[in-house]
Amino acid sequence: MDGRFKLDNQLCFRLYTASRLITQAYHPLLAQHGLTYPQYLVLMTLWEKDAQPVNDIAKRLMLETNTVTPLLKRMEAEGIVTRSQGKKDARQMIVRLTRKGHGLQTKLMSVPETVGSAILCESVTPETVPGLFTMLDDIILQLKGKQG
Amino acid sequence: MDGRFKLDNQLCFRLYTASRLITQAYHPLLAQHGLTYPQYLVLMTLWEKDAQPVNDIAKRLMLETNTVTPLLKRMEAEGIVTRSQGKKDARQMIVRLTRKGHGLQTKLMSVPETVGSAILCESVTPETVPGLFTMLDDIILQLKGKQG
DNA sequence: ATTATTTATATCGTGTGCGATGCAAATATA
DNA sequence: TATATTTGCATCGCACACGATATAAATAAT
Repeated sequence: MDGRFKLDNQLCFRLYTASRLITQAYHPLLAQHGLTYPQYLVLMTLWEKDAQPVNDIAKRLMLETNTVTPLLKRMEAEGIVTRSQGKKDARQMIVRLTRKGHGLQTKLMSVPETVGSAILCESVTPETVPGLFTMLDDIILQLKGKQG
Repeated sequence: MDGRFKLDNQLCFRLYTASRLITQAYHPLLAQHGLTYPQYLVLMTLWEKDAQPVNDIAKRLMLETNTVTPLLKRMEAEGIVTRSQGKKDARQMIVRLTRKGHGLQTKLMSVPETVGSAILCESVTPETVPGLFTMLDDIILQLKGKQG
């Protein structure tokens, strides 16, 4: 068997591992505020634009609503967001930041910097990261087009 | 608030999304053989070297044994691997491919090629992939060193 | 206006991931 | 040799992810 199956040749395994390890790097920083990484992603979308329906959040994060819904319910239970029925469209659930949810932005101010500097290394620098972004964005666009 | 929290600026979100989307690309190819992507990773390690203790598999995949153990039990239930107590060290569970587990290698022969070509695009080509591998390997090494 | 279809969200089931913890076998130490 | 520590694996609990499916509201078609 040629090297086709060799783990070392596989892009996906690297992405999968790198993603998990970076998420683990976020963990101690987020856990002290009772957050998980996906919840932090939701917060970032709401800090960018508050009062979004579930669907918009899911699309922004490229997740299914059946992933996001229970996640938002946990955040609601924690008092980080509210969920209320839309007025124009009664099917929509509009998600809004609470004061606590807003406040987390200040408390988490140093997180991107901390994680960012933990990642910097020989081949990953402010000069090379844009190229990395381009490749990852292209992969995402490519695969997103093939399905939804 | 400056762009610190902008989702678009975040490396982790890109890795997380790219990883999930590529895993989804594997899904139809693996599901028809009753496999998940993590199970496919286990198979790759065993195709490289059969008869490994749980710990070696976990280390190779950089996962915890409490993730790998139930995964292996499901694979055992599917008749893909066997698990038997080690002879030198009675604590170890040695995992071995069954005939079926070996046979899957032939059946899945075209998978790496198929997924690979689904990923190729403008900025991700046979010329640029090595550079991408270097960056991801560096990130993994960097973060691995910081903990385990 | 009635019916059919689409859309937004939710529920359910299965399979990871991983922190916390337990336990027995192996090893190190006294 | 007796005891302490480490190691390999496992169980438990919780939080994603996502395919499949359900339900009600909105929209399109007749």
